[in-house]
Amino acid sequence: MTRAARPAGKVTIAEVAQLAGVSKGSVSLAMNDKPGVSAATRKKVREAARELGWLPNQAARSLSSATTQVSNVGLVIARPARMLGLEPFYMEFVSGIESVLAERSHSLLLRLVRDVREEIDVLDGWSRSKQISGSIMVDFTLDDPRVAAVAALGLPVIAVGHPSLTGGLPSVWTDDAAAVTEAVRYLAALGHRRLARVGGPARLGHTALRSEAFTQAVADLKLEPARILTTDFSGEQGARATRALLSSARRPTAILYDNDIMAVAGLSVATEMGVPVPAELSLLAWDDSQLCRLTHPPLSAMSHDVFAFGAEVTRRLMDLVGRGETEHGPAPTPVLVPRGTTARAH
Amino acid sequence: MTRAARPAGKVTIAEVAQLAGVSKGSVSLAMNDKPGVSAATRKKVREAARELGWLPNQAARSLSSATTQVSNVGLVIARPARMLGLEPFYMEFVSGIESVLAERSHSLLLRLVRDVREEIDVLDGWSRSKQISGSIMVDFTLDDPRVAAVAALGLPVIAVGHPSLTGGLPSVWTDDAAAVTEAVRYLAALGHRRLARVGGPARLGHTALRSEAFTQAVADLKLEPARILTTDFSGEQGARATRALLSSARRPTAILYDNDIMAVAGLSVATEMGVPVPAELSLLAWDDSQLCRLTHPPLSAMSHDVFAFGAEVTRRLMDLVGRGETEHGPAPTPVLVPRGTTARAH
DNA sequence: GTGCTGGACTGAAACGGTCTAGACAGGTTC
DNA sequence: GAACCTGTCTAGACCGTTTCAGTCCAGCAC
Repeated sequence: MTRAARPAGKVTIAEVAQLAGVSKGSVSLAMNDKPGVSAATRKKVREAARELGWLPNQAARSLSSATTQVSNVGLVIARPARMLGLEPFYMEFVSGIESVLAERSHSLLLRLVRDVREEIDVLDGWSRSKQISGSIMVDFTLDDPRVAAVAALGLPVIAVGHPSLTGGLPSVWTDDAAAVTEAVRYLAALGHRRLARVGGPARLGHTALRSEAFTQAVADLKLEPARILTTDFSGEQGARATRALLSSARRPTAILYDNDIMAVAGLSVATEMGVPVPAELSLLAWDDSQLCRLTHPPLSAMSHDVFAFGAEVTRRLMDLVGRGETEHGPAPTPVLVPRGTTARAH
Repeated sequence: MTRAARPAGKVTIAEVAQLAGVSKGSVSLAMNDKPGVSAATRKKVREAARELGWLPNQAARSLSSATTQVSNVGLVIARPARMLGLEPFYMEFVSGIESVLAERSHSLLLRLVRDVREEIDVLDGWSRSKQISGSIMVDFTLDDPRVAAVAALGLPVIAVGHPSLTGGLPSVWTDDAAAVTEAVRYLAALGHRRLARVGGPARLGHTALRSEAFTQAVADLKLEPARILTTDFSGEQGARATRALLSSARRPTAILYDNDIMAVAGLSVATEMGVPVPAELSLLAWDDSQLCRLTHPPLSAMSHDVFAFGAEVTRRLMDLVGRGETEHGPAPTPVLVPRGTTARAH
């Protein structure tokens, strides 16, 4: 271990300067690869620094030069902690983020909060205390107050959400409307006339967008008016919604879910209620995490490489932080992957 | 929004002092709730600060007083990013961590690395740059180099792992040996004589501990010698291991898995190979995430509240950081939850 | 020799807080 | 009235960097 040699106490630039026989200024120049020192001096300084195990004090550094060089990226999620572990989307999203951060020696500063107000405070704090160089924002609502707040902070941010929601922030999004439309068309092509959708919380912008596209597609294809239930994305509420749909008078023959976990729960409910899938009921999940391949029958899904999505979002954030700009555009649209839970309507 | 009023530029303590008509020192005293200022002055200062939207510069603060008040906790995981999203354990563990951190306004600094060397460097950097007040360490190996490294850093750390692995660091662990023994006894009581186990990577300490306990229990009960296969915890390798076991000459009648994802994959393999579960094969998962309740039949598992475990680990870390000490002891032992994949041997 | 140039290096001024020693006012105690 | 508190407040040192205005000096042109 090289680190065994390092003295315990804290070394300052002055000591390095003394050992190298130069001034503090020269040490700073030498260590930061700036011009103004000869190669010989640079070498001498380097050696002194290594010998003393000196690493610059981050606080002092960022105090004197406003240009703090932090290598953290923020992510604030306003959902209950319990949900994070259950919702495969976030895990894969975070994994994708980490995959890009890791190769650039960056870390993710992750925080769960109760509401948007708290989220703004957290971002404010992180930004002021220079703990992050940028942040990823998710779960946009209509007229999201974070847009203005973050603009005022001057913090580089990539918004995950449709531009109609993210108010001019550089954004990455998936074309949910197109995906929903594809799903509805597919189900209609299979002969389904009575669809339903189990969606996320109504306050979320992308839920609204999907709902709108769903209703529109159903109307365009002249299917029966479709029910849309909203949930908190949890398996429990997905199960409850499914139970409600299946026990209603005119039960749907196909259900589109807004995430995997609810689709899986829905499949269980159907089985437990004796509704054969896919013979009498088609189910279509969203996101297509590994879960979808684990059930019996395996879930058909709107497939979406969430890991790659997280990676792409992060790549753009790094772009924004590094070059000051990045492209602004959609990620690949989720694509329908038929598996065992969708079939012709009987 | 209250924050709309805040001027864009950065406000310093001097401006607050001027507006309040006092000295910098008084502002510092007043804002930090320290004695030495009258109530009237304190109020005046508070108002001036609010009016200017002043928040102390963290860098300056931690430069002058060595006692930086950071509210981040570190977690470094030396596994590939892909795995993080797939392995329910980590997600639930992280959720549990966040649940405790959130209520104390702390954040999690998360980093994925390739190996232990890199992990040590990351902890070193975080510690020096005062980015975290403590860290959680996982995945201990025999003679883990992190133990010495972290001791040298003087960083408060909670180790997740059996004390035989964590070399004196304050630790939290589950009694895996007891749990494995319970699992083996249960399967033996069901009449199974030929067991197998699909475990994690051999280098991990807790895999070794479980393997040892497994072999011991099998021997104690005079069952047939049992095969143990090691994997990387992924579903693919779990499937492959199961396939190998089921296609071997004398195939086991019961398999114990080291996590959920492999058990789920194993169940799929059994179904696809036409081996009825649980009629001819009993499967027992580990961790018992939500996954286990989603399969058909639902997986029997060594159940372990990973969320609560993560929360407990974090609570102890906060203890350690705050009070300088914490208890050192085991978390609840995983408990066997029989569901649909275990039955009497035929 | 003088005057210039430019590269290497230095010294000291920021940066924005905290903290300490001491000033000052007003009250108590002898 | 002097001595001594005690509570409030201030001036200024200090934390460890970066940065910038200079100094110094070798080299070169004239």
